[in-house]
Amino acid sequence: MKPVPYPTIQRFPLYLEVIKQLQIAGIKTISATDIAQNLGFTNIQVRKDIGYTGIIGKPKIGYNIKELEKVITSFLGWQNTNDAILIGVGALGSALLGYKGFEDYGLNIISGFDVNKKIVGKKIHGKTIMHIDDLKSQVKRLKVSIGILTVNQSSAQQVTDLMVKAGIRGIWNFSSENLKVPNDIVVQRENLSASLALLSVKLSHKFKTKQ
Amino acid sequence: MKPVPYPTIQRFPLYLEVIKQLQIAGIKTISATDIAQNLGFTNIQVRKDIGYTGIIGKPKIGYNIKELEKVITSFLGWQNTNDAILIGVGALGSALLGYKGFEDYGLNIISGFDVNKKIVGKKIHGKTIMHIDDLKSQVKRLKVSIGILTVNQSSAQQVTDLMVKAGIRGIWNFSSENLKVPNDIVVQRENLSASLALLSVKLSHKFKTKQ
DNA sequence: TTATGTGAACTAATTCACAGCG
DNA sequence: CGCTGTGAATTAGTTCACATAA
Repeated sequence: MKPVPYPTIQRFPLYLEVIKQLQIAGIKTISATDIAQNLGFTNIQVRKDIGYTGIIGKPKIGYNIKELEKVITSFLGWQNTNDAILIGVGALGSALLGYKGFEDYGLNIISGFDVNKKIVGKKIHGKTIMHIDDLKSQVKRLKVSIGILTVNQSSAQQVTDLMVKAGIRGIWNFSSENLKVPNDIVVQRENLSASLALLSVKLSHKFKTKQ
Repeated sequence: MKPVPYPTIQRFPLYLEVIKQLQIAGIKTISATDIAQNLGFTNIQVRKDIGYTGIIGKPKIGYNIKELEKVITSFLGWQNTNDAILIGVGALGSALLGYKGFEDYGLNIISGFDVNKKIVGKKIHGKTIMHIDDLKSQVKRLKVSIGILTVNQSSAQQVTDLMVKAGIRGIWNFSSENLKVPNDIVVQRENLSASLALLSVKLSHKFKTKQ
């Protein structure tokens, strides 16, 4: 099987959103053109992306929408809910704890961790906040493999080491620290400044439109 | 002048962060290798990226750190603070209002807008929340050109139309709606699900490491 | 005709290779 | 040497072109 390009993987969640919207509208089949128009992409790109999932569409008709949703969801590993914990319950962390959208991505944040005694033991957006000293025991107990890191840069590496020791295998890093982890741990950096940079540069007319 | 690749633009903020850290440590010159090691990139990539700014480095020594900061900052248009407003003061919107990191990106969120009467008139993280009916007059008065959109998908297009009418030129879109705007308006979509998708797929072993 | 599916052509981005300088 | 600067080679991703099917 050919390797799936990273940009394709990143577009899949957008396709899922369109699929969900159209499903709500009662639509049963969907073409690459439908998705493309909805998102402002070309139909060729969408078609090629969908091709990587191996789904077979019907010429003139398109894809069975239910089936397409299934193959993309399962490609992303979102068919079952993945439990996650979040470390660093500041402004951003609290927001993510309350963010409903993650359900669509198969992500379920079970609880938050922090060192701040004012919030430990409380609930934020319905999620219990525990002390970071309990991280290891809770990760073991809850069998969580994903950690969302929303501490500030200065404690990011230290907290990461704790997460790794606790058995976390994937880290979604919202801090700006370049985390050092063992080879078998996956880190995904979320870089808000990257898209702000694009917006700024586009606004300054240095570029044509697109992307 | 050659066009600067988008990925390069997206890496620039990361370089700036390393530069700032090393400046605090009192360092006066910095090489592409220094930055690369700090971020886990190759020195060739960093060197090529820096090359796009036109800065002249000294072989064996590297770049003057102050000067490098300046050329990257100015390339991104971050040398002066850009004022922005934020629309949709829910969980995510509130978090962004309180997010200190934006200062480094030359972004200053002046105020928030919402329709919720419970918060209109109040201050959140020191920023006044106004009613969306006042959007147009405030945008004119404050001469803001950037709008941060953190409403939910169902109202995203409607609010966008209001922003465009009010004179906003660049929209940072945190909703999952594909916004329709006139040609001269720049929209940058922030897609959290994209990096979660990468994390998920990497975790499911479908891929080797990297990126 | 309208859609899929796919090899081929093209474009973008990364990485290599090496000249030149302190 | 260690580092910059840059054209060339390579790899990755997108877009084209067209065969095929309902």
